[in-house]
Amino acid sequence: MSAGEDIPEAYAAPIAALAEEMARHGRARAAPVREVMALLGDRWTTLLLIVLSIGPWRHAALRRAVARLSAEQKISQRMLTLKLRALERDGFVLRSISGDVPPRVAYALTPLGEGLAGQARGVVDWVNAQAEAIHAARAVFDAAEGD
Amino acid sequence: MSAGEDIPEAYAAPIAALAEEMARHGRARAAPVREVMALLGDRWTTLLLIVLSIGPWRHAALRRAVARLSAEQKISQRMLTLKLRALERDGFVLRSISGDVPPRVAYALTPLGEGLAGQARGVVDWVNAQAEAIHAARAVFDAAEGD
DNA sequence: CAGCATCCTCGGCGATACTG
DNA sequence: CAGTATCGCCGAGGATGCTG
Repeated sequence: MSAGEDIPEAYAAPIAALAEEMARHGRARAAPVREVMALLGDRWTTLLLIVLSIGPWRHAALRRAVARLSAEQKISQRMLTLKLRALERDGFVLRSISGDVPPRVAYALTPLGEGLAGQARGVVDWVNAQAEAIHAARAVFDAAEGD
Repeated sequence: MSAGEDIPEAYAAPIAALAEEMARHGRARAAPVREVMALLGDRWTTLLLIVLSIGPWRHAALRRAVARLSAEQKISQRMLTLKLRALERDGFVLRSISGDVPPRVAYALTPLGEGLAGQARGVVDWVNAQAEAIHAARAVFDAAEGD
């Protein structure tokens, strides 16, 4: 039952608090960080959310818009469908179909999804704003190791 | 040179603006979203940043603290070193050594790193706050597909 | 046009053993 | 104790072809 064996005394409390906060939701295994990673920790979802925050999209157009923002690299339609499904499942995206064949599908953010998109934008904008500092640090580091 | 062929007229402008904003830093290939993903889009970095925001850590203790917060699953020391190096390279983490053998290494966030950790906390906290809504939506979705 | 099934590639990550 | 080297696994993700 020993809590955090070699964790410094002073850090035990905040760590325990975090651990409890993370265990509160879900059944033990589902730490929020994990959920965030499962949500945004992949190659496309963040970008997808940002594009979706512009407005509702049809599948094909969405694919092209994403390509424009990812150095012209296209997301495979398999992945697009997969990621959209995941977002739909968690209540971030609403999928509406009109017409049977050919199907006419539209994707739009729900209010919840707009909240998540806002968070994503926040992080991206922050990184964007710090880009110079980051690249400067990187240059220093790379120069130092190669001497 | 046709910009975004089948992208809806009304969306062309915001997409172009985003594209330009993303191309501003780095040399074309480095879209901020990409950088964010390369930074936070892996299994450990976000969690690492949050733990580091508590204070400076020694390597071994940090490993144990991370384990506490990830459902007791340990990060391999190889990955810990790798991720810390990446964060150090970009100026988010400062690594200080005292003593040769055995080495005594301490890791701490730089001011820049604290900014990034704050962003990470923001997203995690938001997801945490919306956990109920997310799980509810997920339950509805799962129930609907299995009928 | 949107989606699913299939097959395959590739790199993130873990396990282990070894150095200073 | 911190770091590196080597090996091997596994799953995210790409390509293609077929259906409604």
